[in-house]
Amino acid sequence: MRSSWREPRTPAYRQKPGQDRIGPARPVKLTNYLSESNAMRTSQFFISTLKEAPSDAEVVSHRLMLRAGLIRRMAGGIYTWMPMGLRVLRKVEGIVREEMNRAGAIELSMPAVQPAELWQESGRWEKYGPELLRFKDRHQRDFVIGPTHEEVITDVVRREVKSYRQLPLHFYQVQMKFRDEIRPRFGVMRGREFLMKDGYSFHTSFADLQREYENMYATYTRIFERLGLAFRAVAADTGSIGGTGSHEFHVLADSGEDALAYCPASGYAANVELAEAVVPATPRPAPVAALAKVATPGKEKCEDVAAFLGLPLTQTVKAIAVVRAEPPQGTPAFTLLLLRGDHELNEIKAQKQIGEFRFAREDEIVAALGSQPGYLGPVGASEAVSVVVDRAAASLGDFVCGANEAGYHLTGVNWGRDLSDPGTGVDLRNVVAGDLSPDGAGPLELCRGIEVGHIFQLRTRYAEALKCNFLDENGQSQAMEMGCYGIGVSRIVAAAIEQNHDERGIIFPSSIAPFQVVIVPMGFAKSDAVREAATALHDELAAAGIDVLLDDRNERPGVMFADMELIGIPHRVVVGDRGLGEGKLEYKGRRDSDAQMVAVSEMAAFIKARLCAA
RNA sequence: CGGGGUGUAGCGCAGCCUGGUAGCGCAUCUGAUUUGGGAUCAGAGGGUCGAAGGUUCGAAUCCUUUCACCCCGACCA
Repeated sequence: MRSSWREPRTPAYRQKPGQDRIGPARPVKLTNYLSESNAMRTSQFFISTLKEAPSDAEVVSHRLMLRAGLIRRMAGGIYTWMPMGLRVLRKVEGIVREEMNRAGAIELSMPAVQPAELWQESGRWEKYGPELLRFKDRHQRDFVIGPTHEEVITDVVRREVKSYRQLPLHFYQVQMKFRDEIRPRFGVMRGREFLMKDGYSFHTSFADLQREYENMYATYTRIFERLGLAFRAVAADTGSIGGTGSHEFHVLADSGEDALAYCPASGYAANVELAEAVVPATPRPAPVAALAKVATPGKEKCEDVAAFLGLPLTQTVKAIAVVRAEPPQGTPAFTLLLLRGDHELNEIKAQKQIGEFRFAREDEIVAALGSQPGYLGPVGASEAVSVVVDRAAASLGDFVCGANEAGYHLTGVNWGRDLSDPGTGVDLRNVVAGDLSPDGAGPLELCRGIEVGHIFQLRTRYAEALKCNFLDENGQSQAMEMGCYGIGVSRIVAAAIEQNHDERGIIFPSSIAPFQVVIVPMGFAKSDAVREAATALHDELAAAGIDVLLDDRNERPGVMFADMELIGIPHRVVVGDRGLGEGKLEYKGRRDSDAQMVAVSEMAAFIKARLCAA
């Protein structure tokens, strides 16, 4: 396959490298991606609501999505998007697409099925675990179903782009991805098949990559604002994808799987996985108490020991026994990680300090320390044990730790006197609320979030592995600088519901609601006046480009109200003979406690004003 | 992967311990009455009890295997 039979074309509107593409770079046609008619009658649509959710649905968004008939499960982590749900998904997708286009990115569509050779070339065939779904075709050739597209896009660009004159470029697609998650759960929130917007940018310099990274940070901010969601951007770990700078965008929700730390004073924000726990401001106190061994029968947890001795939990030190995969030359693999009793180990930070490790088995602990778990400590540990100390633990004086003897702890332990001085220690723990922000501006607070966007500066990692080079002004070959930018489109739908619901059902933000307005007629079949008024309003709103649903099922009122509230349509108009007698219709916003009467002739304008205000 | 749990009608569940050929609510279908917050009455249809094997005169029920789904998994401090 050679595509070099023709010169790669450089569109006239492409800008020179380094030029700022933020803002209205070029005219973009903002297509309505909900190309079906924006207006609909329930009799011509498909509504399938449930009174009771399947018992295996745990989280609110999953239950509501099933009950409202937005999705139906096919297999673990694999769902059908029903017509109502698909409208929501398409709206999210449409906003993402519009903003990506506006930001200067160019849409394409890459294959979901990718040849193994590309993954072998980048080295991820081996590195990516069982999450990567692999299979053979009829010729016994290896393929994968793409969980992401760094390899493919890099392959495309290396074939098409040869000169600095063609850069920068930013390609994106919106596509179903597949990741064989260990434990799919929460419906489409952590599904195996999911819709993702993934974009990849290519640059002649790191500076230009940083410029585009800022552009995407601003674009993502705009996207989540338009989606109408409360969100926060945080500094993030780059994880397996590699690279340097990285930010995650989280929709804030108590049910979120990620813990976030932020400083209200400075705006610092980071995933707890990454947030640095700084060296305590107060220096380590001088030893006062003498080292003593005390009996603590049956007290195996720090909480129990502290309560038993009448000391604060913060005066205790816990020892976590691990075994390193690759200890440095001359260092024992068996390692004690020391943390203050009230702190939690952060495994990612620990891995950065000591490399790959696993938790020690009980027999290994007994062999190394001669003690049962529950009474482990660093004092008097043999030569066969390494000790790594967290900063907070390293700043303690007169602390309590296990005595390496079942039923005993040591009190009045002091660094330097009773065991070797660890200095300031290293960062091993999760930050907690009240910790000093790493920028020193004030105390940190914690919240939970659902990761819906992630931007990375990949640098040249993939370009080098796949030889994606360009010729610079001097005719020199260089690897391209790359950025990568993802948005979990299907997950956003679940996250939006997680953040916006009540006991009656979903409350969709207007921007992504399947329909913005629903007209509920009372006695559609019986009353000519109702039918005519409802139809007229429907037609008027439809002509104005508003997504309007007319519920002409002639169900009982309670059924229609309940269905539309469950589905989460943000604006409702009730048309009934009762109101029509006074020349009025009834309006109620999904979050309103009471309805209000509006003159028939003013209702369309009233709705338009509401939609503009939202 | 380890631990725990659940598979009975479209959905929610009972029956299983103590074997005797399957039941309830919702939903569905028919008819009537109803119609401003998930109607009422009368009737009807629908399940090889996740699958395979075994024990037994007889298995949803007891045994074995298997599959699917759900929950939890540093807490050795």
